[in-house]
Amino acid sequence: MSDTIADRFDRIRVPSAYEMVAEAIEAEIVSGRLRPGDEIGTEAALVRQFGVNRSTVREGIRVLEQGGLVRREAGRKLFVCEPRYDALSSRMSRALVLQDVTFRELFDTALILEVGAVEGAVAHADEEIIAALEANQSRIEQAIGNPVLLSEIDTEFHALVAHASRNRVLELAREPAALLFFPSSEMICRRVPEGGPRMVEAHRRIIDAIKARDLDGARLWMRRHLVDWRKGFVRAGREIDAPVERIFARYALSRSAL
Amino acid sequence: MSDTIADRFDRIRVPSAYEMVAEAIEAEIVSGRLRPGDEIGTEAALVRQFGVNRSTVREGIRVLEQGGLVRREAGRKLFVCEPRYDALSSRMSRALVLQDVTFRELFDTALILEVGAVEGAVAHADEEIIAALEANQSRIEQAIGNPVLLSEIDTEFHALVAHASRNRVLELAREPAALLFFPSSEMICRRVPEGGPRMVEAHRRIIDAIKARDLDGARLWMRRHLVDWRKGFVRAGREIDAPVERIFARYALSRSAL
DNA sequence: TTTTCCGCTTTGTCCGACAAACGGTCTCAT
DNA sequence: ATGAGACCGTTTGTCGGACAAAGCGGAAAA
Repeated sequence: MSDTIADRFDRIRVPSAYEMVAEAIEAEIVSGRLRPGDEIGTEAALVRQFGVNRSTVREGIRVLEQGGLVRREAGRKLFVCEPRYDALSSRMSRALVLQDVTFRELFDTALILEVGAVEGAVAHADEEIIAALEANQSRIEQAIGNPVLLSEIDTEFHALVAHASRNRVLELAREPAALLFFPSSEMICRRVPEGGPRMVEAHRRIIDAIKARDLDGARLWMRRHLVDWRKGFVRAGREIDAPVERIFARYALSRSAL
Repeated sequence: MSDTIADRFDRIRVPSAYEMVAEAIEAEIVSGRLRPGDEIGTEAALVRQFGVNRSTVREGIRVLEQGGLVRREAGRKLFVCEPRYDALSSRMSRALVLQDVTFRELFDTALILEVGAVEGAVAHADEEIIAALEANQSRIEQAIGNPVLLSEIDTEFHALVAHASRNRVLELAREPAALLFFPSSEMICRRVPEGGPRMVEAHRRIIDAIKARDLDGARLWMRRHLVDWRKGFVRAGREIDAPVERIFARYALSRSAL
């Protein structure tokens, strides 16, 4: 009857037992009383503690596993995860693909994030990560002509730059986009082979700029590197406003989901 | 014995039945054969189709639910989700908190993302979203002095700006950080009351810049707005290099996780 | 000491069952 | 005819018990 006026109250949700199991364990983890690496008891122990059936416990565990809070070590005991978000990122990527986001959205965002990452790298890169970048560079120089390897090493390069920024929030934020963005560079390398040397040069310049703490140079070359990607994408005959193919998504997912 | 040389092969993972159930349904969704809003059969029907036990089906469903692919409509039938990622974002935020990321990391990333968002908004904002921004503005002007309301409307403002960019990848990328970042502005509003008017002015300038397609102005005022946040944070007596408190995380989580 | 074997534990799966909640239908009074 | 309410089949959430296979640890054998 009162369809015309806005409802004052939300639907009451009675939490089910398996949700409460999951939340109870989650609370222990978030509060820090359970630390990464700690082991959670066996299913039987949880059955005893919570006083519910094992099926119920198991459903709760599935929820936590999927949320990346706990992990099963080789099919055996349950451990609290050291926080990683690979699995979460790939699920994010999947959500993006299901929304039919376009390559343009992907590109625009990657531009923002990768430039931001390289700025952070200029400010915070230490010897160790620079060594890793150099190692990456020497590998990529030998991979010219091999699209699969090239795009793989390029992906690693960008991950390293992000890591060099010493900003884990930024590292996380770029991951879902990166997961969709860089796989398609394999296709580009395959169809636009002359892009390889340009990529290698851009990486070289970016690394040098990071070493020299040259903010403008780093920004410039990262931007140029990504614009090259877009040019290659178009020259490969792809439409920038087309939605990201689900093919790529499956690729990205299968690569990351352990 | 051969502990000294690197293992050539990865561990073989035999997928369990519930995982295969989840993957089979996921494949249907990702491939588009199941579309958002479509309903998946009852548990009994899935039991028939997959030839496994109901417990197994149920565990598979939990995985999908947690991954945001399917949803239970008011405790009843199973539907394919229209892609949303609220739940995923909050899980991302949780991962960040568990890693003890600092407010500085949060701030640096938010600066990059929010400036990027407002650049996109200048380029793509349409009448409708500008109207929404104006509505938000008129509400915030009346909320000065009310920290809870103020930070709530501020959060909405930034979400609107991101939405105005018409870039769903960017919208997604900023969400985990935003979920942690903006709740703490309530604390700031409470302890540094003079920040309220500055916030209202910054929003005003940003909206005007978006309407005037004034890229530099938009960038400038967004940057200023966030730097104000940091100043307020410090003046509230907080340490910018301290890890984000888990208190905030719980807050962010409970707000978003339906 | 190293390898092999054996039994215990734990997980993954199955079966069957029941109460509560829900959806749809049917009846009855207005 | 129409709306309210009772009735009944369906579906979910939970339970108890069961078993095979895989992993683990310790005992026995080389």
